[in-house]
Amino acid sequence: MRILLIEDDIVLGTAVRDQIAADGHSVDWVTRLDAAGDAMAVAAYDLLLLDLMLPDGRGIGFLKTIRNRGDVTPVIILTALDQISDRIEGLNAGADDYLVKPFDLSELTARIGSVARRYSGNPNPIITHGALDIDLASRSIHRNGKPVQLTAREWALFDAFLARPGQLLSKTQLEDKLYAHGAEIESNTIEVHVSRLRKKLGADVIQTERGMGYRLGPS
Amino acid sequence: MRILLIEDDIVLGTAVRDQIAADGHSVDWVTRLDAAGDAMAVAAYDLLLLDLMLPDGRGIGFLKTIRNRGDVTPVIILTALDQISDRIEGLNAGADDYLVKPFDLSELTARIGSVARRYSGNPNPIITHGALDIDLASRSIHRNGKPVQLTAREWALFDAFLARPGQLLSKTQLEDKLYAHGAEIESNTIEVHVSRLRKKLGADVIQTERGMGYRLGPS
DNA sequence: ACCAACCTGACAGGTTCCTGAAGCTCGCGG
DNA sequence: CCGCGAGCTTCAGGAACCTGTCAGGTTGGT
Repeated sequence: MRILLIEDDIVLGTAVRDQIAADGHSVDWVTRLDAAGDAMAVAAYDLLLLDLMLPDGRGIGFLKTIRNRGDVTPVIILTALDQISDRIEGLNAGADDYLVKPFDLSELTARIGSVARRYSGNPNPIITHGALDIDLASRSIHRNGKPVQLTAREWALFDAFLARPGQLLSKTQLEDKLYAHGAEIESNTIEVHVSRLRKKLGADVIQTERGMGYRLGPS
Repeated sequence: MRILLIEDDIVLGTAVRDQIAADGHSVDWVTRLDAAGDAMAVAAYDLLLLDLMLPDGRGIGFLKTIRNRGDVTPVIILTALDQISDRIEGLNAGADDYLVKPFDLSELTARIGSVARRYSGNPNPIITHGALDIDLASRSIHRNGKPVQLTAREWALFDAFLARPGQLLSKTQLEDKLYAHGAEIESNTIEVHVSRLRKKLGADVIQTERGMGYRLGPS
């Protein structure tokens, strides 16, 4: 499951991110609302964990915005005890659940699991894309029935495409997704990884849009 | 046999867990229904022990839910004497047996054995995986016909793989499974145990996905 | 034809993993 | 009370593999 964590507290954020990862989900962590917007433009998430007190704006407004846009991604609000009114407002604004800080990490796991179950019909969905059978949960891919091994980076990249099938993704967007902000890249790394993906998955899996970026090819 | 215990009373839960473990089964113990759902999503169980009075909902509803889902895992209900009506409702909802609190632990052992026997066509189901014959009930493994001895940790680890064949499991996930939360590990213990498992069971039994984790290899 | 953008084989440095061996804990028997 | 052994964890050196970089070739647009 793909989860976007929006939380500016480094300590809490780290703990939450590690817990989610330990549960076997993939996490992107941002500390600002504008970064959250960017992330959501690049990848589709199955769940948002939204802190209501952030440096660059009120989380409630952000939530209302994405709901107005027609986005129905499940949202769990993280809120402090003295923000009960916010919490109610949050549920009204379209949140699915809330957690009061400080919360137990197992509590978090439980809520995530519950939301996940509510929104995913079958437990192990297999995506078929052309000659590829992709099982996101177990992280395995078969090409014409034969298993294909992807490395961690290759998965991260392919995952970005799968999250937005058919959508054009610029190299900058992909870099942001692969390299947790700060570690800057100064070469054609994305091109190289795309090349490696094509070699493993087939040349037509990822299409080049000259000067603009890449997109997942049609199945 | 893998058993999931759903019980919020710490004293009773501890006693039951220890008894089951003493009987040679592996137990996971949760105190809430949503945690139970999560556990069942992560691992397959051979038996559920379900307390009907839990903090986050009625056990009956939970039971009905998993039955509606088509799950036929045997369920034994744990109920207090003054909840006879619940008990009847429970059997109607798809429970296989019940125990009235307070119950004798030997009684528990007997019921577990009975349910287990009733539901496993053959008394000792043997899983065949490549050159391995695995008898979960008696915790014995034969490799090419020759018996192989596993230590406690090795069993726990191998069990984690057997519960989710083919699924990628991160080292963190495996640590969480082997070391009841809290006892943190700070070294390459998992790697070492994987190494020992491979030596005993064959090099191809567990596959490494560099940077991501391990998975049970194909048979 | 020219130029920019892109592709891809090769390679080196770094990370991750493997594994033998040493240290540790705990229970048991003497 | 001490020694012993089995199993578990830690450590360390080396092997295996990943991945960012580069360079030379290819493609596509104008």
